[in-house]
Amino acid sequence: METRELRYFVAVAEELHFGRAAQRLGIAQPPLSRAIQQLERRLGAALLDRTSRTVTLTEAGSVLLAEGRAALDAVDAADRRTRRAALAATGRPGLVLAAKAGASSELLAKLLDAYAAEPGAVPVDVTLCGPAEQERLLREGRADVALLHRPFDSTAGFHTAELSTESQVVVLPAGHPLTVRAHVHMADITALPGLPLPRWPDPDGAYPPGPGPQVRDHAQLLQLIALGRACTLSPESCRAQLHGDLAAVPVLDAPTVTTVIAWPPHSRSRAVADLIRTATRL
Amino acid sequence: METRELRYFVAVAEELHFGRAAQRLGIAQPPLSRAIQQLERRLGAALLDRTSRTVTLTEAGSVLLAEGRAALDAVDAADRRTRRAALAATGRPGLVLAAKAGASSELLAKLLDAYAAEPGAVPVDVTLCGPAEQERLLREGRADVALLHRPFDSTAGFHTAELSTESQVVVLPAGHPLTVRAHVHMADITALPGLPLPRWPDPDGAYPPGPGPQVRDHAQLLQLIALGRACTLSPESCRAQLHGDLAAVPVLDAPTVTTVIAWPPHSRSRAVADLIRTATRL
DNA sequence: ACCGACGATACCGCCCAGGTATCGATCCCG
DNA sequence: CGGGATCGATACCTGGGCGGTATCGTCGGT
Repeated sequence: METRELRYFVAVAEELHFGRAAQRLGIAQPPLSRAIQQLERRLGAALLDRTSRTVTLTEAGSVLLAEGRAALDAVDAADRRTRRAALAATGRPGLVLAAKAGASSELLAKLLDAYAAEPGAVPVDVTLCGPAEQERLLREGRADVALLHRPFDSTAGFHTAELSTESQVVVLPAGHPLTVRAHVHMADITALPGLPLPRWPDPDGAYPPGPGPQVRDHAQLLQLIALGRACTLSPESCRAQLHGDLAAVPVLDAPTVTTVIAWPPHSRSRAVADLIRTATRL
Repeated sequence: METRELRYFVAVAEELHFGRAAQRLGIAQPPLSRAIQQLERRLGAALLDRTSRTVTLTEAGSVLLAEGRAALDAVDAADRRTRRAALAATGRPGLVLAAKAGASSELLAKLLDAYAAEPGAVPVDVTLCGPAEQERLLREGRADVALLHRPFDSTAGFHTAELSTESQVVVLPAGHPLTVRAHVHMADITALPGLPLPRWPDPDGAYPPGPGPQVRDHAQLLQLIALGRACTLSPESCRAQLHGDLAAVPVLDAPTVTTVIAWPPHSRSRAVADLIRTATRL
């Protein structure tokens, strides 16, 4: 199976429309039809049910869509990492580390300092990104290593090492009645009148339905909380970043958050190994 | 990057010889040389250092070898799983479960029974395989789900759920002096005179150097132990399979073994989900 | 019943993968 | 030190397959 065929199939499976898929791929529709037919013949499996009006995925088609996306990701990652390795041999760019913006910043700072002090350390580019985006960056080969937060981020497909665990606090507007409490429980905050939990975008950029304001980043969320329009659960360490009009109260029965450092399996690179060793020794 | 190019590069990188690689690929040498050159040009990176006598990998080349193998595995897995999904839609074969031969057999039996009793259960093919082989089967798409044993098997790249943990025992010939002890420590068995720990083959089939007999499967190992030529650490549950001329003694400070059920991420299949749910409820 | 939308088919041209022949460089051996 | 052997690169040719245009067959909608 060639990656070209896979890309073609994924495009059609996503669009469920040969014409649009062909347009997206920058080719004409007939070659696309033929390529899919050939792929089906070679696999000995019908991937799409097509009438002259609609295209739908068969069971085998959905399997190939999921598996094919993963395979294409792996191929693209191989491409990018190879290019980066070639650059690293000649020029500047060292490691790329992906971290969620506004999370674990002290840990991140300590890690970068400690690694920079190592003999043979290479420059580290830090890519701050939105929630759950690190996973994609790592999978696609745009980053060499990432800081993830269990149980929020999925660590499937990566090697990981635990760095720290912390409990969670609820972040509230300063002066909110609950802020006088020494601690609260989940039940106290799930149904706070007028202070819903926010909605984060899906990996594909869409927002889940439900109440609560839509937010894209931490700064936006903190501002909403300060305005008294939301509250949120956050790892304890976020307290360092709260300013005057926000308050945090420990939530006793919230799940603890584990910060892990994750990297793709197959890392032959000494730099990645050094960084991870440094991280686990912190 | 096309899979054809990747396969070509991996062949050359493994053989470090264009002629042999071309032979292995079933093509002539000149097209292979050209394909590699074109790949290097497109990546903008030298992958191989070649004199007219020797071929060696560059830094970028080793990265592409590791990443490319993984990517090719992913593509092949997509191929196999799609074919299997197509068959499943029409004919017999249901799920394929990979398990280490001779390990966790009671747990496996319980799992299969419990799953078979579920509504909508499909037939399960059990593939018994050598140590550490389940990982490969799962990665290559030859199996849908596997039973792995931490910390021996790597679970990188898979989703996992813990099924059970057990402590380890040392398996000795019946009548060995140590068998009268209620328990032993690691120090007691690492240097047993005349009873070395066996050597298992690497994933590539080679044996690590060192003392100890080379073994390929459990039956062979148990026979060697009965003959007084080896001893081994094993999860407690192996006791059920020991016959008269073998004895087991708990090892207090051996690492505990966790049996986990593992499956590839992206499993859209209801059958896999059902099996896993059944397993975690055991 | 006609028109429009959409996927399939027919046919054509060109690019590129693969083959053969050969070259150039390097190592080995006498 | 020179000749042969080994091995990768180059030159040149051929054919298959990919992509393009034109068109058909089949549905739905009005």
